[in-house]
Amino acid sequence: MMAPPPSKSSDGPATLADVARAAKVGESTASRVLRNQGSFSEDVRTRVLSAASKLNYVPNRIAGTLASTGSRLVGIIIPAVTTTFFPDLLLGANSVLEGAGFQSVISVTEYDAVREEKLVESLLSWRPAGILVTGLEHTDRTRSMLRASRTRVVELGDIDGEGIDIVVGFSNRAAGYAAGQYLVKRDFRRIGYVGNQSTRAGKRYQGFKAALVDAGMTLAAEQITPGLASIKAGRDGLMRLLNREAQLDVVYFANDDMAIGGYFHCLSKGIAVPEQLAILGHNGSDEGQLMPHPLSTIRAPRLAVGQVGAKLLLSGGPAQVIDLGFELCEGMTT
Amino acid sequence: MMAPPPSKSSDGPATLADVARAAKVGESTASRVLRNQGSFSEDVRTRVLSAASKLNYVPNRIAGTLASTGSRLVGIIIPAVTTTFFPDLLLGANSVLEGAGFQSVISVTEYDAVREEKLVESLLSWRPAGILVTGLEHTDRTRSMLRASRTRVVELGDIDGEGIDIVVGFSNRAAGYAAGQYLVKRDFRRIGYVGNQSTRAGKRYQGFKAALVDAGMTLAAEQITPGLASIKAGRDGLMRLLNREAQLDVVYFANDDMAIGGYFHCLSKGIAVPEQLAILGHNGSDEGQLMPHPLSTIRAPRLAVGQVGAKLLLSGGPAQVIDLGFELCEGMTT
DNA sequence: CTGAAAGCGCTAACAG
DNA sequence: CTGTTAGCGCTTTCAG
Repeated sequence: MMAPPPSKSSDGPATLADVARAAKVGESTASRVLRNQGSFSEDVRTRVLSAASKLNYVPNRIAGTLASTGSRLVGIIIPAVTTTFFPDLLLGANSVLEGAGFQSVISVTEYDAVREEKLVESLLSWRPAGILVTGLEHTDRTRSMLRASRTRVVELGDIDGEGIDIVVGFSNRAAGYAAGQYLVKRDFRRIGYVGNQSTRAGKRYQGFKAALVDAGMTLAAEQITPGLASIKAGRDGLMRLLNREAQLDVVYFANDDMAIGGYFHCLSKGIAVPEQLAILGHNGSDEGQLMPHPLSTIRAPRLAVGQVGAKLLLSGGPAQVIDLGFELCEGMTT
Repeated sequence: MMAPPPSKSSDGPATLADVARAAKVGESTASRVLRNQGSFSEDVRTRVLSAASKLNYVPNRIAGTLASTGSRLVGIIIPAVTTTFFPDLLLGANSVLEGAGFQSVISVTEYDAVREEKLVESLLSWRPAGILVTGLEHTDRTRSMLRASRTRVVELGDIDGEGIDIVVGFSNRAAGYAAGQYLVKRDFRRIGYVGNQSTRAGKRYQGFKAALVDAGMTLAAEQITPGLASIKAGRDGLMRLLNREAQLDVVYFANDDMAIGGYFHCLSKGIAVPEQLAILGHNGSDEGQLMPHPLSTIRAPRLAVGQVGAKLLLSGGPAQVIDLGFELCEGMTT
């Protein structure tokens, strides 16, 4: 069943002028009705509305935004969509934004700062109401574009560094330190680390090592895998680590995805967890908690980071840094 | 370090007129240089470019798009970002779109058709070059808006039904049928099913049952969980199923996430996989292949679906249905 | 309560 | 090679 051809000359979608003509009112009147702003008679209202729906009118926000001042778009830039952490950031931010009548435009950098720069430029060209980015590390040009744009910027997930405008997250360094302290307190002696090259994971790694050093200990072995943090990376990483250094009591992983991979490796090789080898993750992912041995981990307030970030973006408050903290969750893998 | 105040009257970001003035050329000349289109002298080129960078000029694509014809935006609408299937669709589509100079606007419906309708309307108001949606099930209004918009529409991931324009995916019904045939051939006798309420999973379920019936068999027990397909849903689902019906040889899960949950349940309860209970998933997720027992599953061409969908969207071909098929992958859980 | 007119910032003909 | 002139479709004064 085809829609009946609209009774207008041009071919494209119906415009406000078409609606106004069909409703026999002026353009500005039609505009007022459609936006439900200003005043108009009930009669006019129904005429405009029915004309609009008959013509299948969809307002052209390109034109609307250009004519008025700002858009109701918010850009969200995350490194990846497959690592537990970021989808939750998204979810949190999205729910707040949507509730406030904003539309979010999501883009993925794949951990590439140059691609991030391009995405920021591209987003900025749509004159968004604000931009949410992940982390504090950006190219200089990214930073200066963001500054010059005068749009609100929120950096999510990390507070160890210099922010541009609003920063919401937690200290990765402190989280790593807490992980180290915990393992020391639990009397693990031969401690290993498996991580990847992520900047934020690197900060946890630094904190972790510092905690050991402060306790007069040192890391027995470490394995940094290239590429993304994934189950595969964790599984491979642990395998390599144990090949080099079999006498470990516990391994700290850069995140839960990798820790799950490590756990899988142990299951495959018949290594008893936690008796023979204990495992500590980072993030508090749902998956980790559903394994036969719920994963010991450091829970990051992922949803809250997204929510608070979005709220602050919209609220128009001053530049600030919000530390949402983290929480050690003892599971059954330590 | 603050950027020096641009030497112009207005407060907002620099406009093309500002750049043109600073470079002492006409607006259209500046425009040509910036878009690297048409011809201009080398001297003018450098003047415009340096003026632009000095002013931190970011083109206003709102205005640009309004003035020219179409935007280079493509809307992508997926149900969720946490279920293995969709991120890969995204990745595939994104890579193609980005390569072709298009910017994708991603939105998430959370499996809510009404929300999808709102998102489609919202996207359409930005006059995108095209829209990629997931599946064939939409509200009537969604469908008619999409039709009326005359933008290219691609429906991804399912071909069992009526499409709007271009359809790229595979037959979920056939995949379910293949799963059933496989289990019959392998001589499993007491067959169970654990699924959720997703439409596409429902189609697989129908095909699965049909295969059993065609072989003169019937499903011994089934468990449909409410909500999303997740590890938790699979774990809980299998637990419930086995509580009711302990004598099963094999369970087919609606997807790999759920199957992983089922596998975890078996590990926890000391149920030997596949000796005591075999497990079959659907999707061919990476995680499933990394478990101690690589998951038997039906691999869907997720990335390819996204890529082909995006390519077809841009290529301007006719409305069509592309079946990318699927592939049975025997792991160690059957 | 309503409509006419003037842009928003840019691109796309067209003349020079 | 370059500048001038119209709009794109809408919102926003500002008079009726």
